[in-house]
Amino acid sequence: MLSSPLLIHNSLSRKKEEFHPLKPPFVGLYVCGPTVYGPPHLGHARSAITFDIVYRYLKKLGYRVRYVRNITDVGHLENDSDEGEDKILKRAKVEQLEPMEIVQLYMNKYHGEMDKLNILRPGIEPRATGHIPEQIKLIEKILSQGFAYCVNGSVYFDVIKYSQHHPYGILSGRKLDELLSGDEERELEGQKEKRNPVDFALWKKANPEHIMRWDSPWGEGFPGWHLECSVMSTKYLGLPFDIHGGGMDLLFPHHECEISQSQAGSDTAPVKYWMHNNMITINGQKMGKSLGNAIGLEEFFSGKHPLLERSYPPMTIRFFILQAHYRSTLDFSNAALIASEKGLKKLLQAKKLIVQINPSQKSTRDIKKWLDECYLVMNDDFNTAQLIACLFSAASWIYSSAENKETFTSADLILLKNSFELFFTEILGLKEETEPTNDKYLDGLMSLIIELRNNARKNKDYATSDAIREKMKELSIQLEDGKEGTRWVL
RNA sequence: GGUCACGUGGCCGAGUGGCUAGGCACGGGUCUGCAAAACCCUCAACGGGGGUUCGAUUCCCUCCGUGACCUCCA
Repeated sequence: MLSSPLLIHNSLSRKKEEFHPLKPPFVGLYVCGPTVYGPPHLGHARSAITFDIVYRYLKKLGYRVRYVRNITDVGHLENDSDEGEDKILKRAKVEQLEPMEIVQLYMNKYHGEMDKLNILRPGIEPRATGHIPEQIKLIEKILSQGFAYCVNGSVYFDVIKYSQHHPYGILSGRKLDELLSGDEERELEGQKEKRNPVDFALWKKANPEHIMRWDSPWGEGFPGWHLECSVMSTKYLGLPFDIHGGGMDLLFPHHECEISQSQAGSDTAPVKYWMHNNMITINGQKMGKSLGNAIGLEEFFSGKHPLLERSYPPMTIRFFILQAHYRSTLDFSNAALIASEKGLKKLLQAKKLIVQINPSQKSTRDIKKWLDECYLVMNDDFNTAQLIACLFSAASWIYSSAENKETFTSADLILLKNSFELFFTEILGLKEETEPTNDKYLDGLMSLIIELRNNARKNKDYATSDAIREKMKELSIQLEDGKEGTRWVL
């Protein structure tokens, strides 16, 4: 099936590279999941959808994919003040809950919203708190290699020492001397303990008020943020593994640190292909909590947010995100979402119409060529935007064939139907918002209503027929009078 | 300040050294009792200024603008 090679943009080389798994047909895919301390927002959706596509497409290409996406359930310190507040603890205080209740609450929410967006769940979803012993083990390994040091019950990674043996900054393109000469004015928590500001924590000593804490050889504390991904990715995927994904904001320092930790601990570059999805902007502006424009997914679905003119169903959000390439920034606006919704509706309708086309002696379009094109654009670094354009041109043929402007042989119709199903439903993961009703009562009632209304139309009693159509519309059932009779759409 | 991206028609968004996606909106038409849907047609772009080239939206330089990251923050 694979007529052209799959190209993946590797952040490491900043180029598109041919994809060759380390151990075909197996592929290891690790994606940085959410820190569960708040409701999931549009940014979470973009990352999850991006790699959902990667997962689905690789599987369709015949690879056996082990997909791991972590849940970060350790709080990690935030803000630059001396106290350094822990996100999850902070939230726990606000909501008067146990930290683990916070974690569970938002993890459940995350799963719920991702399900609505038709995002396949990963094969393994490891949590940081479930891998403390493994993290301690890696710290010990790094310490024994001499790339880390202990201070007052905390352990820091020695970036300077590391850079003397391995190149530091290969992923983010950062140069150590530039980092060193940067911003000296910052007074960060724990900075005094570090030998150098560029060093990062592998293990942090827990203050007395810190609730999430574990025993370690260095005293009670909690693991540094970057460590969990190093540990959990390689535990389940081996070292090295094929693809590591995440948002672009994680490129530095998070992923850079992951590389350093693996190199320091095992002298191995952990990942063959690094993939990063771009960010979302809202009305041209960065989306961020501090700006008050981080719209939660729940708010999209309900429409309850000052920036939203109305509600948007999950499939509209999904389609909207897929209409842009994952490495481009995507600008959200009400107008853009409404446009997406209409476009999606058109494709859904086209998909349903395929079976109604009568076969002809010959085809006016080359379906095989079209199918190749679908693969070609997806093979070009998962270009879902172009794939959708391909689907739209097929949709246009489908609509035209209803007016006999295009014709297809029965073989081509089957190919078209199966291909549309494959790319639209299985690879892009798009579907009808409400499942098609297999409700015989509803079907029966609707045909009765349509019959009655058409009788009224025959008698030119348009007052009645229009009233029925109005009432149906209020129930969000749309009646459309076509040449072949009246059809109804939910 | 440093590093790296980006700037495409009314809006969103692909892509390319010459043949310039797609969606939505707008306008005109066909169909229809009317609507809706659909179809056809039209409209329209590559931030400014230089350069390379037979030719640049696509390559280089510069300016302007926007964004991301810069150590615990998806």
